Amino acid sequence: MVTLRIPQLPFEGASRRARSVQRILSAAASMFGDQGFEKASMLEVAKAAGVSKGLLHYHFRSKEHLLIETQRAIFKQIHHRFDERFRRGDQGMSTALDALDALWEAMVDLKPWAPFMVETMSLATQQNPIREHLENFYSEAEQLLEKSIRQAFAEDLDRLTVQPRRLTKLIRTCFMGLLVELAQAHTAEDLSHIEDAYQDFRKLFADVILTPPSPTEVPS
Amino acid sequence: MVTLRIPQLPFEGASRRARSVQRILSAAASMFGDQGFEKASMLEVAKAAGVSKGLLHYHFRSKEHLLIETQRAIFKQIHHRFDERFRRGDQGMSTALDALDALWEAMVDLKPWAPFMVETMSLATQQNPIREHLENFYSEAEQLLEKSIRQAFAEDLDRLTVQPRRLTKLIRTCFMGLLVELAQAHTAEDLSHIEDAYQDFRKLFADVILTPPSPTEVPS
DNA sequence: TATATTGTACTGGCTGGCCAGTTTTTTTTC
DNA sequence: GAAAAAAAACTGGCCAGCCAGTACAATATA
Repeated sequence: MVTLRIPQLPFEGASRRARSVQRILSAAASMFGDQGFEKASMLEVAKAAGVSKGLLHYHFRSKEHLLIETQRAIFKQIHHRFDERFRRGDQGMSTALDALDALWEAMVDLKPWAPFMVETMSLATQQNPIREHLENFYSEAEQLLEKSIRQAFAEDLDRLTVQPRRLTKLIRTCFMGLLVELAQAHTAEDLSHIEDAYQDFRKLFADVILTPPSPTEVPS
Repeated sequence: MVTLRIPQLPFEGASRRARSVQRILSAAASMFGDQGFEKASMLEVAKAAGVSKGLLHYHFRSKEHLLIETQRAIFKQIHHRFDERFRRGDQGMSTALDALDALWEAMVDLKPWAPFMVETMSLATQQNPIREHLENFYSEAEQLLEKSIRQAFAEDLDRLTVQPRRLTKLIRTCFMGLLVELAQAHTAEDLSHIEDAYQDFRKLFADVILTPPSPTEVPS
């Protein structure tokens, strides 16, 4: 029995309802990430949350709704941490790399949820009724990213070798890959390799996206 | 009912046994990719393969073994296509970018299997008995990639700004991301965006990995 | 003839959803 | 400000349905 400690503790002052919902969402993210959505049973999630099975159906219409709400909560967290970190950046730092770092740090902070995120990435590729919801979440995140990029590059739009929309897709793809790697990482060594990969990505972006290199011939 | 047409047709000349196994593996990749491993039933896989349920258990000990063998077959295909394409490259082309292109083309060719690959990526992050097998497959693929990189850069090792081992992890991460995007792509437009992303990655590598740029100060 | 394949029937276990009833909290009433 | 009423939160067990795996007799194929 692996019990993930999720970074967000339920507020002590919150209502009983809010506290229960929080505990259920956290447990669901852990269980769905550990065992997979289908394999994890409502009973197990309930036990992990220290709550009766009936309460799950009281707060969430169905298992699928529980999944959707869990995913929604996590995206909310990512957006929140990104906003917070990037706003701080706004006041002191000026390059778009700060936005990238903000996103990366948010992802590392939320690493315990990475397996769950990968599970939903998989579900989003499959034919099931929740795909639409998941795609909306990804779409919203992408829009937030693009907005931030446009903001960060506001005064450097002409120095961009890749236009914002396309740059957004590129970064999205990078982070999809990093998320998968994060989810698979077991040891501290794995983690440092992933951190290396991120730093390499960062350097690539820094060297090429912002500062167009002198045209070098590359055999096609 | 979506029936994916899998690019590899069973050999007409193959033995009856081989033909059946091939059809089952293809159907399994489709069904597992479409519906997910847990949701897809053995009966459905059998129907999709045009075969009786009993035959599945005749050829494969269990559902999990079927998954492992399906994954093995796909990796074999990727390796095969990569080898084939890269050997061709060996004779005419000389840059490491050809290896990258070879891998990318193999992935695009095998796009119908992308959802299945993402499903297994998810399973590899979860606690289940097949994780070890899946990790071995990824590990083998990574070793093949590293070998190819070392071979391609044999005479340019000093021009590398990122050492082979680390470059391998970087590329692995890129392709993980691209694979996820491929699996989620519905329309031709989606596909062209992903192709764009690949081309951007390619350009980043070409500009920075092979040819060290003049040192540019980037605020940390 | 040995191997491959089908079809049917069966089972043992698991799980999502449901619901009747209990406990806790909030609101109302006097 | 207690008692009463209402509402919200929560519990635990039940059940119908699904599914992997087994068994086996019959049939086809090479």
